[in-house]
Amino acid sequence: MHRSRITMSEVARAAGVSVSSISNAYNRPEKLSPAVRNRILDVATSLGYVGPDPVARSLRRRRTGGVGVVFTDDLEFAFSDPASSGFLAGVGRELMARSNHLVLLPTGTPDRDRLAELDRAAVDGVILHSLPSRNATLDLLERRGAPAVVVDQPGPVPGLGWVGLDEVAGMRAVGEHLRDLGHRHVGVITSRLSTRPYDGRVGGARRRRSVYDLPRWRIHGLEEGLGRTVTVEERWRVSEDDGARAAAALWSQHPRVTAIACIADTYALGVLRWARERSIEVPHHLTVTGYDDVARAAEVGLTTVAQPFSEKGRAAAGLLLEMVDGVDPRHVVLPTRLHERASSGPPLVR
Amino acid sequence: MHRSRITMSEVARAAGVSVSSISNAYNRPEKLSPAVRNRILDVATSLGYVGPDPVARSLRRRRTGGVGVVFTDDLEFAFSDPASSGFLAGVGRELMARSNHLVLLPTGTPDRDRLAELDRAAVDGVILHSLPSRNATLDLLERRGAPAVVVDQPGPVPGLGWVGLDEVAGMRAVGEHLRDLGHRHVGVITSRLSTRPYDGRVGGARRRRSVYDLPRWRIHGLEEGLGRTVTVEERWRVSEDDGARAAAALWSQHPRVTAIACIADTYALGVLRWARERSIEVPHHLTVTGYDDVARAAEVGLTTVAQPFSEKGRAAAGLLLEMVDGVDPRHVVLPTRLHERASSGPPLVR
DNA sequence: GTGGCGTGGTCAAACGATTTACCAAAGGAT
DNA sequence: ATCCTTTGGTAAATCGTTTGACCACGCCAC
Repeated sequence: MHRSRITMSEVARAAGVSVSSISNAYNRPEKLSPAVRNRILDVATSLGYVGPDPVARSLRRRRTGGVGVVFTDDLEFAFSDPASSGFLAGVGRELMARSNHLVLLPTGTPDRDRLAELDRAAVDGVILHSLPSRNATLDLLERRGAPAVVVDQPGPVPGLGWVGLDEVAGMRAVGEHLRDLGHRHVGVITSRLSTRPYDGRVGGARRRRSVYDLPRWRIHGLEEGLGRTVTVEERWRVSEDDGARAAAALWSQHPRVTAIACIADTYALGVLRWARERSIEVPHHLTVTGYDDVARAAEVGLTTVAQPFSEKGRAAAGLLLEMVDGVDPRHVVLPTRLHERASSGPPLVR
Repeated sequence: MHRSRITMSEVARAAGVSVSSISNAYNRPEKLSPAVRNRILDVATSLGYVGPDPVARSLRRRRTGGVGVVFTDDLEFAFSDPASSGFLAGVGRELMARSNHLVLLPTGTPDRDRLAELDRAAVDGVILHSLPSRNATLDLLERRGAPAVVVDQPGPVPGLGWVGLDEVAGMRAVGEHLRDLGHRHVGVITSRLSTRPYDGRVGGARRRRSVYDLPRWRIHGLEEGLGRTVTVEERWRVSEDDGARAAAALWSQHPRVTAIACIADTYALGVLRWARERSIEVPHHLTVTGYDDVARAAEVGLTTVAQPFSEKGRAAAGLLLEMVDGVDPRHVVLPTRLHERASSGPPLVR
């Protein structure tokens, strides 16, 4: 804690040695005779000195021991959402294991502000999580040359650390699963693809302009998995946070749909609830799949793709710490796994 | 971000002014003529100077703008548990609103280590959350005189900020509710009361020695609410994280119980699941109550007590920032509210 | 007795900013 | 012309450490 009223030189005076020796007592025990070191430590505690001031030390060493994490999403969400909180926990765990600490950076929505806060924070590097892509922040960051790791971004950014999942492969597995089950009309529920709110059908043009890549990648993978060998008549997206409402819309407008693939479990859970209320049997009348494998997914038997949340965090933290130590930026790709559960099955033959 | 290679004096040289003026340009615009200030800012950006180094600034100003939060529980839990994450979010929100940032402090279990980490962190003060009571940390902290706020601790600690809920009143409301419904045999499921693992019946002696106060307070409130006018034959506690298992044990050993009051929603949800599996009708055969009002409680109609998680965080952060500014430590008590829902009803008459 | 080599410490220069005086120049009032 | 104020800016001390260079001393070998 800052504010330690008493300083090294006071301890030095009291112990009758030089400041350097105090410093050595704390930082390089081998440079001091045990006798002197013990005396110093005794004097220190008797004076109530708790050790070198962290700020001064950081200044001198040019190393703070802190890593910043920047979120675009609001904090409430960041902590409660399993994906996000799992990630954070992973970051935290890795950092603490290496005796660094985690700093939560204020997140102003406009890019400029966010970067400003980043410059005001005493950290050795930052981890950027779930940013919109095509992002000014990234460019600026890159130009600056400070250690930074991005997570869940499109392809590796030169000069920055990168950790991502094989999202395409993960969702491809879902697609293949659905195809193999025999589904021919699949609906998709996705989070918003652009920064502007928009509900309803998502055309190709809109999709290509998407600035949020996570959804884009997943949908891409899904379509790959569904494949050409199967004739897929329509693919739909509804950008709506409430899975239930989205499902209702999809269902009423596209009665031929036999499976709904959701880009995240949250939506899928909403769909399941809606189905239950409407007495639509899952998977008999409708197959539902999710993505993320949140805790609740297992409870309700949702077929979904698991991503290793906290592993992702660990990896990001590890990478960043590496970079702080001067290692060149690397990138890491983590695998995902499809959990087939009770919410998916073959479509009704008609 | 630390590491900005270029410094104030370089900007000063380039702009042909003194370092002080650079500082003024950033910190006290009114002390500079607009002309000079703009020139400085221009030169700065053209040089790639991103503003005063946070660490150096902290050293000089004796203020870091960071607030440490210490958790005893493991991070995974800290982020995912709604109570905990809500609290964190509240803290974060308040801090950011006042342009401070949140630092997660590593949490070594032994008290000495924890405090050590605290001394190594560059923060203006700390918030301590859900500590075991009778805690050496508190004494040390108090002695030290650094700004600190404790949350969910027993009565106010002199010299420290304090924010708590009226836990007793909250659980008293549950007790009264159960009493008014006519229950006479109530079971209680609580988290562990001591640091040593122990499952089973919890006697008065063990309870009084409890080092975790939250459970203790709540149980106390519950018993107050149940009151003397009602003859309560037995009160039980099972210290077991799995509500379902706890309920099963309670139920088999105490068939006369008509209501189970849980110290936290987590347990109550487990009990409900167990009841469903065993076809025990709630609230017909069994009344179940929780505490915390997590999101899922509303979904399943669990009668519970809501505590204002994020308000708690806000209050803690606010208090701490106050103290950093030199205000004397205060304490804040936040109210709770009973939500009566479908999981509680009158007992079966026999 | 001289050269070489640890041991155990000290010196003093950074690290990069903030801030309290202090000062020069320019008006303004008398 | 003199004195008093602003206005705009600078000098220099300070914040509390870390660290590379340096030094005194004793010891050993030759």
